Amino acid sequence: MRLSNYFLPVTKETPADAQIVSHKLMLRAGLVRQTAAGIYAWLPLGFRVLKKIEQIVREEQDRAGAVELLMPTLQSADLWRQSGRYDAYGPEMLRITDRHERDMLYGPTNEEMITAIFRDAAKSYRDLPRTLYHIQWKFRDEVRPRFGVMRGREFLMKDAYSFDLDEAGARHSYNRMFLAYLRTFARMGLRAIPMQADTGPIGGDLSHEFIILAPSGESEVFYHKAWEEIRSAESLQVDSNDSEALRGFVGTLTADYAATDEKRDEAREAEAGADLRQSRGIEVGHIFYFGTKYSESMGMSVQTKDGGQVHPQMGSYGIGVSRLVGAIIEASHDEAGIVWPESVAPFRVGLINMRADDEACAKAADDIYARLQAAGVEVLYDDRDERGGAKFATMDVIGLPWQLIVGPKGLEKGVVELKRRASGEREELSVESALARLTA
RNA sequence: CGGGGAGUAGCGCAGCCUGGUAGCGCAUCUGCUUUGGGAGCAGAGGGUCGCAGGUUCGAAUCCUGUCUCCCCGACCA
Repeated sequence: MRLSNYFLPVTKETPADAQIVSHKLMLRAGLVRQTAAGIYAWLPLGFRVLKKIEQIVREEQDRAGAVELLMPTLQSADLWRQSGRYDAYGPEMLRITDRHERDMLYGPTNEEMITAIFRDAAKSYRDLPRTLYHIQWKFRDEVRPRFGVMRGREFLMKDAYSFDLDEAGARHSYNRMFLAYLRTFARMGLRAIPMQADTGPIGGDLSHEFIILAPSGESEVFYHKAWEEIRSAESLQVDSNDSEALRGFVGTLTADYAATDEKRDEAREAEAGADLRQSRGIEVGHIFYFGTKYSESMGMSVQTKDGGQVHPQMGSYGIGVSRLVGAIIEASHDEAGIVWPESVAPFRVGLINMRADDEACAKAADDIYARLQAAGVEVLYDDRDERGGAKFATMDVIGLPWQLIVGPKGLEKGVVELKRRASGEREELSVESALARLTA
């Protein structure tokens, strides 16, 4: 993409509204624009990041055997009256009336709708187990939205719902998602720590919040230092069809202590001793098992092998996709701007033409641009006729992993400069070796 | 929802107390000079001062109402 054709409103000054670093950087780097309290428009660069994150989430859901569909944002109130939540949900639910005076709502979550859809189609034990998910915008009318996209009212969420015949099956579905979540966050370069969470009326140990460590996080967290190691997605592999093996794997993973400040365990903290760490964290995912709460209230049952009827055991699993954009920036930035992990960067390479008015230099840069594109490298090409300094600052704030700088001085020597954004490390290389490096 | 603050050019702000028809920095545009880490000079464009009433010869400024946004707290993916 040529910057001269793109829409990338970067600013030098920070808008006064933004308080936390990710929000400031998202505005400065031209990722989003606020349109109302807690509601954001995603500008081209931010939208690319959002889609990258969404895609990683999707791949890991698919890998875990979940099946994607898409449910609408608007729902009928009747659906929620069936579960009894229409009255119970409270003012966080945005209620709308259509032209026929029918009560509608903008979905804050989709348990009711997925249960109704699955209920009407699944009639036999042969239809189970299934896990269905979608990635769709939600609206929760937060009293006080803040922190940019990390705590917006409208947000993009992946929500999955599992249906099993019995509790053992539900536990297995839960564990599959547990593993998928760890892999998902690992692929984004995040240290995500699963922490025991409230399970509501059902009880048991089947609810976890996934918290990523970031100094500006909303909640205080405590954990064993073993969690500081970033596990690669590759290391998080187990045959997830083998429920015993998976259960053992998850058990090992959760052996190390980790808790939010509401759920601290003094005995376990004493046990951790000097290995206990304290930090702040951001919740990016939440999974839980809730049994037959919706299958009973909404009258869903399937026929068993022996001719009886059973209410499926359900679980639900959320990931805050739009929140992750902010959370990743909280975890990965420096004074100059964002430092994107490669897997979610909007472009891999920022190509800078130092002298757009210099014919030889422009030709060399155009040529490199064409070759990178041909090699399938996502490249943002700053071909504008501007002073170099501003170009560097722009590239730094938007945080692409690589910057490739083409200028007359280098070309005289037959080199271009390759800079790694994360480390600031710069190297002078021939055009050929720079291209080889970036297309490797 | 309780408490506090703010709406003036795309962004950041001054002007308001003490009414006289709007200004600064950045950004934008033009020209020249520049060009390897947010350039210099000269010039230019852009605002019915959130909105609605009121007071007044005259309102960004005073009064009333209203909308919106932000911060702290309680609440949440």
